[in-house]
Amino acid sequence: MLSVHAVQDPIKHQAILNASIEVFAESGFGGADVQVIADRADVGKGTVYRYFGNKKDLFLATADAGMRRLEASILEAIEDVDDPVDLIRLSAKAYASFFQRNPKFAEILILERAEFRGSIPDTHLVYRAKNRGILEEVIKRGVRDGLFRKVIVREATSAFANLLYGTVVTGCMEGESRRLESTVEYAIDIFLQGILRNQKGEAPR
Amino acid sequence: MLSVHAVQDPIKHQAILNASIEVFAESGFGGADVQVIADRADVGKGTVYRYFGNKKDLFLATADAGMRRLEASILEAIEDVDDPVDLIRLSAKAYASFFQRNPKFAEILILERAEFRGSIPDTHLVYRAKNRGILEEVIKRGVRDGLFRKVIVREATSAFANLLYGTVVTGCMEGESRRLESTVEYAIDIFLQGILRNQKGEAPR
Amino acid sequence: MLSVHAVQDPIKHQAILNASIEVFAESGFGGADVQVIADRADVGKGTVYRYFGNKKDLFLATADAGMRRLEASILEAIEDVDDPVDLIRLSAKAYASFFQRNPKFAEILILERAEFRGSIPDTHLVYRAKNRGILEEVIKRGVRDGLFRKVIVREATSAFANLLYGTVVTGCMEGESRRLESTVEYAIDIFLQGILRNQKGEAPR
Amino acid sequence: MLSVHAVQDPIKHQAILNASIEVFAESGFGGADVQVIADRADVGKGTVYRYFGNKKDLFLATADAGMRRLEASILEAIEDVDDPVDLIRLSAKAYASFFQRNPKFAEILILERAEFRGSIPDTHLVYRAKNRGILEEVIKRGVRDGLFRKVIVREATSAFANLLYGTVVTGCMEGESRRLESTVEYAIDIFLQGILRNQKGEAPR
DNA sequence: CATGAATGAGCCTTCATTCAT
DNA sequence: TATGAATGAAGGCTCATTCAT
Repeated sequence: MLSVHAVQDPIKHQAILNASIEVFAESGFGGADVQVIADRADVGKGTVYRYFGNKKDLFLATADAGMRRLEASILEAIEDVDDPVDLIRLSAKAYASFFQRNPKFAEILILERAEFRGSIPDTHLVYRAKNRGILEEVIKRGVRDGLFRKVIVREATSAFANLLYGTVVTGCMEGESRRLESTVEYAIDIFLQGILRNQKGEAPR
Repeated sequence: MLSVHAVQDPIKHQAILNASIEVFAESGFGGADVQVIADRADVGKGTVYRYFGNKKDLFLATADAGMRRLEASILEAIEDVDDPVDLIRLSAKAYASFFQRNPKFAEILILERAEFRGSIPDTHLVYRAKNRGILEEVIKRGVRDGLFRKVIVREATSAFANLLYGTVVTGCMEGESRRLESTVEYAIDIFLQGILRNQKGEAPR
Repeated sequence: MLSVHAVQDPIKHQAILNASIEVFAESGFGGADVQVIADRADVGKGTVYRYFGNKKDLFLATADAGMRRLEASILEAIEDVDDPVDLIRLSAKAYASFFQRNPKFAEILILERAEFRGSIPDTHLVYRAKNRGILEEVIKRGVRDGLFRKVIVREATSAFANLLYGTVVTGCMEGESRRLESTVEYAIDIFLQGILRNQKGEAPR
Repeated sequence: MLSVHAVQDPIKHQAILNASIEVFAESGFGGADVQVIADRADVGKGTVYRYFGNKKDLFLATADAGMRRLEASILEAIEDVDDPVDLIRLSAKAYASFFQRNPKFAEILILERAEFRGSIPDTHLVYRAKNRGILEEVIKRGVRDGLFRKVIVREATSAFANLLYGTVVTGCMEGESRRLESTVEYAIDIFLQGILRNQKGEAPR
């Protein structure tokens, strides 16, 4: 668990996390001032430190919270879905939709990568590893069923994840996040055409 | 031009840039100490400011230099190449190869995105826009020649760029940059299968 | 009385004082954390403030308690003793023995001198003044009886007190408190030889 | 050497040390504000850190400087002196005179003992060890010459040092330092009478 | 031009103290 | 009465930037 500091008041805990997302996303890690976070969360600066220990752990907890929400969003979107193509398409769509609705989290995502590259159990990587397993199963099944080509599952999974990640990181700049969902959809169409055994039609969409 | 400051000594100018790449890549933007950069470049701290104005501009110039080298690498790789598929494949390979050989630049790339998201004419975006034009021409020609499906050129280009970008950013962590080239190759195979009119074979590679 | 705050529970009061000795002796006044004292005393932080008002007063009360114990130790040791030489020797021995058994108090002693030099009715000085009177009487008597030289009583008393104080403060470092008693004994032998009218023997001890 | 930080300007170096003596003596270690020291030295706060690294090292350097001056004072006073009794008397007098003229240093002395008890190569102890050797030689010679009793040299030296230390620490409070010299003189008379083979007269002074 | 000593704004973090429960 | 969560003033330290030499 990231938060070894006991949580006394879940309301305050959440208020601080919400303020953190805002401030870190706006100012970056180095540029963020813990005092500003405290002010926006309407708590004393000491309280921020009581709950999260230090600036770095606060940031990591913020990223962690974002990843949890993302994961929940995706899992909810693919609940009861069984078809591999639908699974891929819907999870990608949920991924894009999440960051389109929460562009601040895309900033957190990139900041974590930039500030703590590998030096620390990268929250995003932890979640990626976990969800990657699910995706690999889906692709493996698609290949087994003759739906997909005999792709190298691990490589195809990486391509999928990197495509989504690159699109979000690139697309969430300058408030361009509005088109994120459709950009991802088109990219995933190409990806699917790339691994499907029988091409479905002329051109995507 | 980014460096409005007159360059007196190209040797020193380059030494500072080289030191910058190292230090920024190692420590991030906020964590980098201009004194350390000056020391590694074997010049006085004042000289760094003489040549680059301030820390931010130094960073931007560093990123700019990286982009120039990347661009040169790619252009060299596709010189005299005419076939759209080859053009796509070889430019992707050159892109991956560059970051595999210069993983520090991948850090610079991500730092620029993280620290200066949109607030500043993003060097990377400038180059991307420029090279995107070239790529769009290639895809447009592939479509016209019946080699590719009737994809939406702009979307396909984005997918290609985001796929490369995501792979590099993700792949250059933890010293995993070794496999970067092959990961990109596989991903581009899927991408190509995704836009080719006639699938070339069973599975990529 | 130092503690104007009414004492509700003598057990807690004492527990806090005991914890204070430990923590102040270990960490100094500035370095001590009231929370740590509360934890060691097994009471809430608020209770510490209830009983002692503030950190400074807590420290002063701690020093006060030490002085009381020291005084009791010495008075007990010289009870029923009448000979001036024995009185001097035994009180010095009791002084040394007390700090050898309670080296933490030597730290408190030095901290009080260091942190509150004169700004505050120095507990140690209060006790010193009181006990100094007793000692002056003893020396005055020794002089009157022809046992001691015609020393200036006030100066001799000061020399005695400063000798003891200096030895304890110097000797309680580095866990060297073990030899404290014998060091004081030897020093007092020299002191006694210095004020005795007729030297008793060749060399002390 | 304590000061690993290169000294660029001896004037500033000294100005900071002078300000340090004042501020530490007035406010204690924890109570001292480096900004105040910088202000009194008429330099920027950063300059203080440039020259002394951190607050603790600044304090230690301050104590070190005091010890050097004390040592120089004493050595100057006993230059060309040969008689053991004179050596003892004059060095004690110089010791007292130094602290009477520089009562702030007495505060530094006690602060060092209080804050850094043994945790750090105590500057005072280092000097004491060095000068103790000289004193031991003097007493040894006095004993050999039949001038002093057959005292245990080490114990007598400790008694002497502790007597001086205790007197200074006790006597420099509340601006009582005026009487320091005479108090020490009287105490040393008793000490000398205590170790002399043949008592010189009735009573000291 | 080049330098690096000097500066001080800025920010993280601690902890004495308070007060609602 | 006892508690300990909350607070924010205070201060150590860093480092981008400047400017006298």
